[in-house]
Amino acid sequence: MPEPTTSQPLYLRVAAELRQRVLAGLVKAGGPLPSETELMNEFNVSRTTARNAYNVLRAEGLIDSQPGRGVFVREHPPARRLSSERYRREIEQIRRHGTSSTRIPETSFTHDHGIAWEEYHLAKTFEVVTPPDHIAEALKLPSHSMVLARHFVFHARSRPQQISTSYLPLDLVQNTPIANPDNEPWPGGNIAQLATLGITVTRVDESVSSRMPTPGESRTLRIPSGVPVLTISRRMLAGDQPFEAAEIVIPSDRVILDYTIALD
Amino acid sequence: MPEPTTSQPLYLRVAAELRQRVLAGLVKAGGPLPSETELMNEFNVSRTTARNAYNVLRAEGLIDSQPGRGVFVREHPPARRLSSERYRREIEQIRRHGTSSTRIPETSFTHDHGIAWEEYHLAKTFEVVTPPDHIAEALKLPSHSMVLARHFVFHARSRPQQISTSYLPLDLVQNTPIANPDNEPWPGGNIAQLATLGITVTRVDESVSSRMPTPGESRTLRIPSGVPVLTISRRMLAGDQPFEAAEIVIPSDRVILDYTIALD
DNA sequence: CAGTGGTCTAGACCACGCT
DNA sequence: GCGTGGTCTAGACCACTGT
Repeated sequence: MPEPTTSQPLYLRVAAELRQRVLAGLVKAGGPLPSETELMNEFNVSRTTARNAYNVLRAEGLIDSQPGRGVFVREHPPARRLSSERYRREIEQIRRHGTSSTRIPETSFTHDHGIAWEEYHLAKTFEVVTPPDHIAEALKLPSHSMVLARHFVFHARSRPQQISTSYLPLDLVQNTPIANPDNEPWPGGNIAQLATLGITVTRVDESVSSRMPTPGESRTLRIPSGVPVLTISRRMLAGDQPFEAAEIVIPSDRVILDYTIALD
Repeated sequence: MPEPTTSQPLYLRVAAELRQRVLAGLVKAGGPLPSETELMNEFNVSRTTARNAYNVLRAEGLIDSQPGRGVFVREHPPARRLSSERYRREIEQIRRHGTSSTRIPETSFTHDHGIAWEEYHLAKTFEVVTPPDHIAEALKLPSHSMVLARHFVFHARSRPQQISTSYLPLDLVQNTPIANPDNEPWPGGNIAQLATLGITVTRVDESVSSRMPTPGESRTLRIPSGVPVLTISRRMLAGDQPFEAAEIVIPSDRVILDYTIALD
């Protein structure tokens, strides 16, 4: 009841004050914010109100709190850039080296992330399933067709980086090396895999959006609170015929997607 | 103390149960969830714990709560698609109609959103400023150069749809019709504007990421809690020379960005 | 008017990190 | 062992929505 100021709720005014301190640079990135007890004293509020203020800033992705340690300004390590040009590079490598089993030391993933081939590994499970409707549609599959669903979790720099689920028509890949998980990671990536089947990818379509992660995604990607995920629905086509569809989920604090649109 | 189950916090177990009901379709989109009082009775928890459970689901973007009414499953109206092909269409229109003052009834914005020309309007403020560092760099400007900063808020279907700030080198546009806010909205969009200066845009670069909205963005775009924004940094170039840079912010529940990558 | 979510208080126990 | 954030309780007043 002391000062109504703008009649905004108390916890929002506290949050606004702390936000301003962070944005003004009064507290460095990684630096400590007042403990909840200090907040109670400084603003003469209850602990609940102090916590509500911090909850707001947590949801904005501005702060991190560590049990037993304190509350800190979140650091923003430079994001890696994922360029649409990566697909062009894959095509060129295949042209140069062919589709033989020679190890090509680059995939779109390793190149874009500046990660050496040896550095990353992936968790994977393959299964044969009837595809979700939107996948069947994306692949222009006749009804009741089956697909090979390949689930990947990419790790690099000792952190999980992305989840992707790739769908291939079962007719296409059954009894081929592609259907064998032991051949992963496959040098040269998806485009190289399709090349071994005689399919030359001429177009990649990507649809990008964003949302908050599911609890499962938060767990496997170790996403801090207040950080959304980018979702990419990708199709690889030869002419107008799609041969692969994928759903990709990437924490948005780890990546920037670069697209170049040439207007001839 | 009754059942430790998995020793997960109480409010998370309540949240998990409610999440499952929603995902299993037991509660329709837009349908009501138990009131906080009902939650207290059903799970034998305090009101704080009930509210904490709902806070989790709110942060996930799963639910909306309306004061005096109740808690509801969030609806997901179909998102509009923003295609990278829109820039190609602008180029074609300019080729067909020239850069005369004839009203071209299409801009990248109206086309992609399926919104008629008359339906939308924009709030705008123009100002001459020294650009932020990353903008000066994006435009390859010599130091101490000034830019024209144009701030837009696009509205359509009686909802705000996007914020964009466009930067143009002041040398380029000073004393031209482009620097006059009264000429907005400009038929044909940015590419048409640059065409009047004799600049043919040959390439558009877009860098996409995502984050939680700032309080200001939440207010002007009326973004519900648990919904991130997509951020697009755009450059328009002729050859390798950039002529426009823009920062675009779009609520992620209103759009899907489509990119086509042609591999010659 | 009764019921709803939003805000705020005071107090308690816990696991954790640090010294 | 002390301070930290995380969890949980009980209780209160408010503005708002519905009837």
